[in-house]
Amino acid sequence: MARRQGSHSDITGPRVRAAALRLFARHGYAAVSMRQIAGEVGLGAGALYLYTPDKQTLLFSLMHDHMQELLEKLPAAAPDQDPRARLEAFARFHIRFHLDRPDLVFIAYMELRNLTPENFAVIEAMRRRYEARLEEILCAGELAGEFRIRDVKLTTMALIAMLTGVNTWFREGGRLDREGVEAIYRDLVLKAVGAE
Amino acid sequence: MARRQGSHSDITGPRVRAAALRLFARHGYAAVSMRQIAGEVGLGAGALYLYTPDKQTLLFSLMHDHMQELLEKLPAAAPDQDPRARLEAFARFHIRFHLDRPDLVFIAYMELRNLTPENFAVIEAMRRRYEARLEEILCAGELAGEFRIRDVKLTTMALIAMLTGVNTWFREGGRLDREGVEAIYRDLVLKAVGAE
DNA sequence: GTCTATAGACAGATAGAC
DNA sequence: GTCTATCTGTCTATAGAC
Repeated sequence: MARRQGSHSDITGPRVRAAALRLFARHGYAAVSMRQIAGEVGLGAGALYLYTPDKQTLLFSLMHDHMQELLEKLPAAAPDQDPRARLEAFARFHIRFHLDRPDLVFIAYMELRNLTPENFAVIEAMRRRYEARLEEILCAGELAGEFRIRDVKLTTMALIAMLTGVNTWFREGGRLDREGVEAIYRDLVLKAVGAE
Repeated sequence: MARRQGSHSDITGPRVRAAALRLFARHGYAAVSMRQIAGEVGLGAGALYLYTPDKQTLLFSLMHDHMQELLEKLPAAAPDQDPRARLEAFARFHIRFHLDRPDLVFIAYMELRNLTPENFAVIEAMRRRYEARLEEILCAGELAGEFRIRDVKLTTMALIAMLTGVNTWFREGGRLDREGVEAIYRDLVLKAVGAE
């Protein structure tokens, strides 16, 4: 497709989103102004509105696309597979996905309260679908006698909190590399469900 | 001490702090205006500055007092005691303390980035002192051969993330009461460190 | 101790030139 | 597609009356 020089909308759009993501993660949605975002991309403030109808939609769009990707890339449910293998795969996926997208993970959790009620309901429903997938794995393992779990719902929340916490302390180039982190978390998760 | 009628500074001060806490937790520091806080207490906006020099100090003061109380009430280190009992006590304390102060816990984590660098350093140091107490318990248990832990530092962070997560889902009057929650978390923690 | 008024900066969003 | 100018409203913090 020929495109005249100076038409950069298909590159500027992503740059606006990337700048918004970075700034929202760093300073928080409410503390970041449209002018700051525009400045980061090298635009005037008015030009931003070519790429988003308003600031709220910009935030929602980032969070929504993130949750959608999370649900799409999550290994498909395989009820016939070994629960222990499924749990290991879930933990490994969760860690990798989160370590690869620290800013998105951060705003998806921290900026929930800055969504309009309608937008919040959408994101919240997607988050519950994700949690349900882990809950189902724990249920299957419990039924198969492979796990010993006192409370499946609480354990689901506890494991997700534990795994997501990796983003609060992991720093690239630190004492542990990703494979090391994955292995230790896998170990913790398996022990917590009584699979070791 | 006699006090003339109409002088309410010693009751208004705490009410200002309570209102700020509630609003910061609900909407976020950056999204809450001094006018909102004043309105909640039934004051004009100007009167707030009798109780805090500025908005930032109000936030810092809430977080600082919270962290101080956390460190004060934490069961004293008892290196001669059984590591398993110490770990159980830590987990029970953490859960109770956090369930009793959901708003304070929430802002102490969510509003870190809205602190000035100097204030941030103070709070961060207090947080690390708290984490070090758990780390020391895990170390002692590992040395005594009571725990089997692959990485003490990572496990410290993982356990704290798991325990703190209770605030994201626990609701008074729900399916589980506090004692039930405490028991299940204790179980998860002990299994994760290989003490069961 | 609290109010009202206000200073001075900055917010989100829009209009129209180019 | 982007800029500049601007509308309209809000913000923190202060000053001075009572």
